Amino acid sequence: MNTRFAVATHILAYLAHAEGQPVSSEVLASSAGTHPVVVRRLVSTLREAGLVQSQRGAGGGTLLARPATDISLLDVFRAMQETEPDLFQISSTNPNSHCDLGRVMQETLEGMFGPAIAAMRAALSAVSVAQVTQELAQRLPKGCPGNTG
Amino acid sequence: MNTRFAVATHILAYLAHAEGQPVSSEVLASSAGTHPVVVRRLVSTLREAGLVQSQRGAGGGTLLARPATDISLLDVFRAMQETEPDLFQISSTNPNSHCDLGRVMQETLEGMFGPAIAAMRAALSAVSVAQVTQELAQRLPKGCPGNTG
DNA sequence: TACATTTGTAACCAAATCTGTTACGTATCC
DNA sequence: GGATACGTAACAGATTTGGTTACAAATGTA
Repeated sequence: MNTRFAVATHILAYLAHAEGQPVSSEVLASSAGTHPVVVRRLVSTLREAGLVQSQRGAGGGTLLARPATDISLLDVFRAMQETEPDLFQISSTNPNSHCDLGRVMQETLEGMFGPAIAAMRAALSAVSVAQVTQELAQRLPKGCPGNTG
Repeated sequence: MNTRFAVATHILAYLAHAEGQPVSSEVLASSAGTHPVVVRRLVSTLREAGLVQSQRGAGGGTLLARPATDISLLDVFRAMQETEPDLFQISSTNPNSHCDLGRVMQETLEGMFGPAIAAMRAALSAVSVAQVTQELAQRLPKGCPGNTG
């Protein structure tokens, strides 16, 4: 039950839409359907990755650290993965070390799963947060708060 | 902490190597470094997916239900995913339903993540269990139990 | 038939993880 | 100085995960 990638993308899409205006963790939490502290934790991770920056104090909040067109979903995925185990958890298994079978099996599996992960990353790198925001705007009914088009 | 995909692939690679001889859950567990019941649970899932079949009783065990060349890593991945949440857990989030933003956001994220998942699946479908076994055999030092090459 | 072997599955446990929540120090704006 | 808002630690409840025990059912063999 790990929703961090989805929520982080949600947050970034929201920030992209806000266009330079700092957004408070409370507003972001309300939009993402979670708790402000959860947002601040995620934002903290995104900040370490250099994707956002925050301003403390009254009128403060979080904003994108660079143009939304320069932030790919792969950037978000990488940032989230910093605090998470590998996708397929090969290294967490404990195969029998008989005749080095264990190490060999792990290496082999990594070699076999590697291209799949690489393919996924390539696809993620092809999508920017700006595209997410754009797609979102197109799907939103006119008259909704924040819909410019 | 989900090692099922890796362990399941390990099991199938082992079965492919056994070539029609039933392998007991105890042997499989020993090789994969886990408990026989854990293996039986995984095998149960693989059996429902039609990838393996089992024989009860003395001399029994598990064997592949079809040639290893006809079992792709995508088949394994799919079988495991049956009992697991989606990779990116979009549907587990609870975005604010203001102006249908919640639903729209979920749809948008699914649309954005979809190609990445599809790319990963495509890469997984290109690898068969037979290839894993072959790669394994090549990496194993000669003289190891079960190494034919 | 009796027995050993092996699967299938339920039940339970400890550890880890995840999300939410409270609390509080710190920074910033007015 | 006060209100606002972040940063982070700490904790709790729910869920997941993997391991383990237990036992019924099936199957091969003496």
